[in-house]
Amino acid sequence: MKALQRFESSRLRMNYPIVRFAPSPTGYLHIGGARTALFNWLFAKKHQGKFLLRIEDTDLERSERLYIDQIISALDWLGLNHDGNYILQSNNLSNHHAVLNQLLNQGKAYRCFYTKEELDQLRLESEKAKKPFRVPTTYRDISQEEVNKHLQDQKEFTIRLKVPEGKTCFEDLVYGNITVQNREIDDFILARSDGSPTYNFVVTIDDADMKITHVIRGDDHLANTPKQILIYEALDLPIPTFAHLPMILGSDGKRLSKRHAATNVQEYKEKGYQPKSIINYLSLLGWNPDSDDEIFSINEIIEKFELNQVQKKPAIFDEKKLNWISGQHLQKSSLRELTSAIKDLDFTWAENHSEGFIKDLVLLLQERSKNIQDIIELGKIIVSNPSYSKEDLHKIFIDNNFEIIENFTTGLSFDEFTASNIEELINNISIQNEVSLGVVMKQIRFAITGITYGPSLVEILLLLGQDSVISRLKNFVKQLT
RNA sequence: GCCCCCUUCGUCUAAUGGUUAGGACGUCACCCUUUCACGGUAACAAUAUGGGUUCGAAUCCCAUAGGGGGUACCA
Repeated sequence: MKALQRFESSRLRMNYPIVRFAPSPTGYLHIGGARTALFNWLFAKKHQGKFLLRIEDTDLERSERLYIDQIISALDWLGLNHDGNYILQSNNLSNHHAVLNQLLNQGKAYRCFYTKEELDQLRLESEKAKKPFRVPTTYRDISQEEVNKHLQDQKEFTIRLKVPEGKTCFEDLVYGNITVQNREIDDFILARSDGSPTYNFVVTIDDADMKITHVIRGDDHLANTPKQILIYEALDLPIPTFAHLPMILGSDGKRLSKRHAATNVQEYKEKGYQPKSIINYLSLLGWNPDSDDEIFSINEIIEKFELNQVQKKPAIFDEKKLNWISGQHLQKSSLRELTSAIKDLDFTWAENHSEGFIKDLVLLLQERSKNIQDIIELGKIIVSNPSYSKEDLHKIFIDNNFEIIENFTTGLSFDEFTASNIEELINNISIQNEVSLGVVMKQIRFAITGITYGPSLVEILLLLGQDSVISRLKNFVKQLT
């Protein structure tokens, strides 16, 4: 009967899923958190549901306002907007206590008067005897008089759930059917001796409060789920559907942590990745789009997204593939997108140049860039006065002979500074000096920009314009002779 | 220790019991090219191990190994 009710209510709710992302503000938003948020968001979008944000700030020692702002701005940057205002877990504290009392009154939870020290001692003894340790249920069914007596003695107590006999099953959307025997679960603590509620309890109450229909979170919570289900059952609350996502690991196969290259979403913004690239890459970590294509717009991902195609095993974060995806998206980006992204990141270098010039420059650099920062770096080099590394200089001008550059400089003084004129000049110099076209171009490129790579030489020359090109060439020769 | 979960190229992943185990990133070679990148073509590369079941196993079952999580008055 209960199962049927659960089935009916979950069917009803399925029409309008409500999901949440529940970070604790003890640090910035990292890649793993972003992935969890993303999958929740995708699921909500896919089913026209709601995506809520709950800040789990009950650990007052470690929670900081700064991190709340950072997390929200990182989510915002990624485009993972939440519905409504975000919810502070700490605001729900009085409710937590009310529910605690309710459970106590209904006899579904009880006061346990063991101290931590006593339990530690018992645990130690079991370990020595090589017996599995279970918290003794000594106080589970004592009479009200005994309870009152302990209370009068001012004995400290925790509140524990009376875990019933039987087993707890649920169907995880990713992991499938999971069954745990209740005897494997201790009467776990709902409230500490200082009265503060524990994580498993608070999460459950808040999720129920927010009418969450689908709990989508990291698989580090998989083992907590049966406990939470027991709380739902004790309170006769509808049980949400669960979906646990495998972890994201660093390149060494270990859980992502601060030791790893870049774990902060903010860092990827600063490195010049576009949000759509991060989202595309993250969506592919642990999820199979059922397609040979891998480059998707956000809308395409929403359309294709299915939780049942999420992988069970953890995935390693691979920056190389991210770079490739980023490059693919960059090629598809419009000039307008690119310029606005550049302006967000770093535009100081471009401010003294005309809009048209910057447009042409960006267009020129787009093709060979993986992310926005690549454009900026190359742009800076082309825009600023070149500096020459000795090493490269000797490689390119083997015998310190600058004849080609001098010839080119004088040859450039024609009336029409066009591609065909420049090409003809380069050709002539190549023939006259009996040097290959490649060598001529390399020398000119280096003299003009100070680098040995980058866009087509003629394009750079045209972009910079006749005057600027000639003065750079003259400076080059002046500096070195 | 006990409980739950996981295991296909270096990495992300395909393969309703029958495929030369496929694709992508990366790597390498070649082509294109003034350079770098893009693009194109090929190559290298995987079913953790051992037993079953079956005509036939990456796929089902059982062990073993390895990894993750829980077993906390952490979250």
